[in-house]
Amino acid sequence: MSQPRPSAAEPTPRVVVPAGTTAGTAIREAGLPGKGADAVVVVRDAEGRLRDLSWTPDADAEVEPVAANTDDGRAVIRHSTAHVLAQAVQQQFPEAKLGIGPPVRDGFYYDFDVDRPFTPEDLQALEKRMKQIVKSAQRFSRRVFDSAEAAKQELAGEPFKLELVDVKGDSGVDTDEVMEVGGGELTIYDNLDPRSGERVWGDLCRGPHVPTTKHIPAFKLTRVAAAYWRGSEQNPQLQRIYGTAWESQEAQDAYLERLAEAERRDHRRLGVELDLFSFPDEIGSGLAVFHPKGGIIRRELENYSRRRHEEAGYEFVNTPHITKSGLFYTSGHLPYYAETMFPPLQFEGEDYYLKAMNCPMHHLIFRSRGRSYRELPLRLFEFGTVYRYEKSGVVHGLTRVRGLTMDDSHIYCTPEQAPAELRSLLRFVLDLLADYGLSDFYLELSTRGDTGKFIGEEHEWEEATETLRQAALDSGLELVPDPGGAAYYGPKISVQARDAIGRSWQMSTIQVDFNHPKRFELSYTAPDGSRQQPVVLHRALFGSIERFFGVLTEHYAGAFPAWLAPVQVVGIPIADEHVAHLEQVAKALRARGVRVEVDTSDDRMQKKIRNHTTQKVPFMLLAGAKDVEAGAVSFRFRDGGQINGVPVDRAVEVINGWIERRENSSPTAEGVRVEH
RNA sequence: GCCGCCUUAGCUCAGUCGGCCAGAGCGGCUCACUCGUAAUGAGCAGGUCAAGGGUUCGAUUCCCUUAGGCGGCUCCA
Repeated sequence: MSQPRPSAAEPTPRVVVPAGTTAGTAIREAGLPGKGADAVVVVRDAEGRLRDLSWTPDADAEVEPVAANTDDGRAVIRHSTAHVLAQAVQQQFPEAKLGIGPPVRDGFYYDFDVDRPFTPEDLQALEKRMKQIVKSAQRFSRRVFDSAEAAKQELAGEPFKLELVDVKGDSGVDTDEVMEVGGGELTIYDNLDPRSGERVWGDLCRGPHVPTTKHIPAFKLTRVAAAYWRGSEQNPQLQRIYGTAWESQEAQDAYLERLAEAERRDHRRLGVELDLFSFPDEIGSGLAVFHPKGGIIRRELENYSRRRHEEAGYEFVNTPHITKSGLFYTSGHLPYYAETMFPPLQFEGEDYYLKAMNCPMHHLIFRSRGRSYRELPLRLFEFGTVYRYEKSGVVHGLTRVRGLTMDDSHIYCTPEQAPAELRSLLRFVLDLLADYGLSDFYLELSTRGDTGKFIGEEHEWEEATETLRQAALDSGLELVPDPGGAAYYGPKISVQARDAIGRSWQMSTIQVDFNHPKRFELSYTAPDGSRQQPVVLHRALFGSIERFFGVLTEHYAGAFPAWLAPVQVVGIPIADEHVAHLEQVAKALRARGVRVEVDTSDDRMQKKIRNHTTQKVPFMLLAGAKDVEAGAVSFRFRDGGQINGVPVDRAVEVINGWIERRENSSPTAEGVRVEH
């Protein structure tokens, strides 16, 4: 989860730190704040390196003050808070060995090797100790080790830190995550008692830190989890404590409120509340069933996509859910992905696998007869259901499932057609996502890494990568590199969409593939009569429909646009005698294809409004004696707004128009214009 | 897959330090009420306390196994 955009960097005045004085003194003399949310916590030197306020340059140095309420400032606060946590842990559990403790997005963590896992009660006790430490205003004091040997001697009791000292030479360790070592020298930060100057605690660390623990305005421990040492399954698991820290209590409260909002939007919760889908234990983990209301949303999503694909020149195909193993050997998915495919069924002397990817089947359709260049680009599309054996610990709501339906298509084109095809493809994908209400995008370019998983020739990869990069740049969107993130058969662009509360989700992927055409011996006859190999472009727009469904549910917080809403209109009579009038209105709406119900239950009218509001029905139409007499209805919207006495014909027209235009915003009294 | 936590009525959750008929709200059903913009009232039904095994005179409660869920780690074509 991310916060809704880092605040724009304010123009920061530079400050000159005279030789021999501390940065802190210079900052104070420049009149910059030392307290509050915009307090300067560290400075950035001419090389861009963050320095402690106690840093004392040998020569006059121009520095940029870094305030608490900036991304860098928060990271420093969080990193310092991680130290406070570690100190508290070692006070409470003297046998605890230290792992690493970096800041992360919105917070920090620290890993510990302890005899038993932490309990929620431990967290409370630790938080209390941390508050005492913060209050005691210990100074963070930087000390440089004379040599690696000196460091190892002092850290003899900390096996994990020793390991970090040893691997310090490896450039790979000097990352944002491992903040213990780096920057050319080995340093330790001592925590000093402000009165006695006595060393209370210390930790191998490259820094920088806030001047004292008092400069941690707000923090909270959030959860415990296990994590592998240095991120490898081969290594022992340590106990990780996560926490968050902010430049002010208000900022922290706002963050916690964002978490609460995310929880309210959780599609798993809304799925139950709105009766959209469920995961029956009897079927198995990660296998969803869609209930009638979820089914309507899904059908609308799919139908609109079908229509757009048809308009864009796609042809629709269907393929089976199971296949002999040979096909996946030809494609190369086996043995690469054997671990994430369901184990095979054996019969008639063959291994049959549940389909984990649609592409091989589509290739067989292409190959089913001779192809001419005149047919290209040939665009095959399918809502293809695939099954993947996701490990038990990763299955998560609709976003990570074991059975999913991809809106998968494969485009077969000549190498010359590929660049233009990619450009229009990207445009198509972005336009379509926008039609569903997602409009804030950036792109990620996933390229080949140096592991052995990638097949094919270097020059082909380079060519394909360049083609993709060009298409991505042409889109004008921000492009983030993702080295090593490619599929084994080719590079990809993925479209990342930010939702209504600023979280980003990977949506569509577009891949260039020159390996499958080779492996499947795909060919077409060129104008000169020669046989040529096509390029295959793989793309999924939703990724998986299940996942897209989940993302949209959270994006709209369950209040789906009217065109997607399972129930678009509910008629609410003031009393039983007004039912007939509403039935007439419903009939007129139904004739236009609107999904409408009249609530004839025994509930009072107020209760009905409440029920349908919590069910997030976009249009409620009330009718009492006044409306019946006037041949009218009264609108009530999800936000509580209302428009009374609208003539029935006009009401039908307004609702139908709103749905047909596929308005993605929630209808309101202001947004719906009933006058002609 | 690994670590930790969790599983009590359709949903959300009390409760049982091992012992009498396991509770509430919402939801469902029945009846009364016919009401102008977010909860009318009364009554009724609903649980082998996730499943299996063990310890015990006695297990929903303690232990083990399995399944499912949650939070992370690893993974995600």
